[in-house]
Amino acid sequence: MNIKEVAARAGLPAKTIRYYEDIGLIRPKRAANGYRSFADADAAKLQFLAHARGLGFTIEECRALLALYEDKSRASAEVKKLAESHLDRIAAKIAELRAMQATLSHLVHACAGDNRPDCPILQGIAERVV
Amino acid sequence: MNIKEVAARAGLPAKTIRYYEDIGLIRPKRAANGYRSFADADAAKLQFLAHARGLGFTIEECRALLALYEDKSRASAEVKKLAESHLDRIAAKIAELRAMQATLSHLVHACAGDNRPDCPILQGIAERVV
DNA sequence: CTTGACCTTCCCGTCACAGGAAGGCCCATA
DNA sequence: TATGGGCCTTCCTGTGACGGGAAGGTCAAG
Repeated sequence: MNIKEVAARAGLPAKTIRYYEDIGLIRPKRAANGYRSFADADAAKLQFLAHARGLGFTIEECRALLALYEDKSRASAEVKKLAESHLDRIAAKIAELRAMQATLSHLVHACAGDNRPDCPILQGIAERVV
Repeated sequence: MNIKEVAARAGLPAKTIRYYEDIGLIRPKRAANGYRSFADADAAKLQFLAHARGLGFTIEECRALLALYEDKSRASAEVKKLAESHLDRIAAKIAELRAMQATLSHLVHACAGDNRPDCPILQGIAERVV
């Protein structure tokens, strides 16, 4: 199948698929006219990649996961390690965002939001990060 | 003061401060030898920027906030609008991360993590995003 | 035969800097 | 006075994961 069809199947933009080929994540065959010709196995890989990216794994982690997925003799321990360290990253990012959220919503609540020129938000940013 | 001192005061790398000058966020004077010469007002702006960035505002939002901060006749309503839309973004990002977290921790929980080759994590990624 | 949809490669832009090279400046010490 | 080390400058490249768009080839329908 051509790139548009596999893109629709995997739920990825064609640009992204070309990029994945560029960086060696997939290696679709070429038709005589130079068009990429995707096999079902390529479509499956792309779906795998789309899902892994959707879970927030980096491209390099996706590369590793894909290799483990392709490798029938891999140990699941390695996969779990990858997933757990990613979970740690997610938790850290959430904590960071929640801290921002707490500070900022505190400032927003203190702000009348009218036409007066004194603004607790700007003051808060200028003076400290609460 | 020179760049190193203002960097220490604002808690920003010197590289970042040069970048902020490049994109027009600050305009420090120059000494005769070509060195940047930061006034206290510059240091205050840089602190403001450091705090705003720390709260997750983009550079362009910081530019707008800084302009509002400098403008004595601004209305706080505009500031509040900016802050609230940023809060929305934060909340959306948190929700996205929590969804990833839920799916991934579910998969990790289902994975024995031993040496057996069948891995629910890889299966989960391959088949669907739960 | 033309039209329009599809495909290709190539290059630049994104965001917010970080790293590093090459070279100039300043101050203290020998 | 020489020199060493730390500070400063500009300029260029790289990051991650693509997106936009130009220039041009290909294919199927009418």
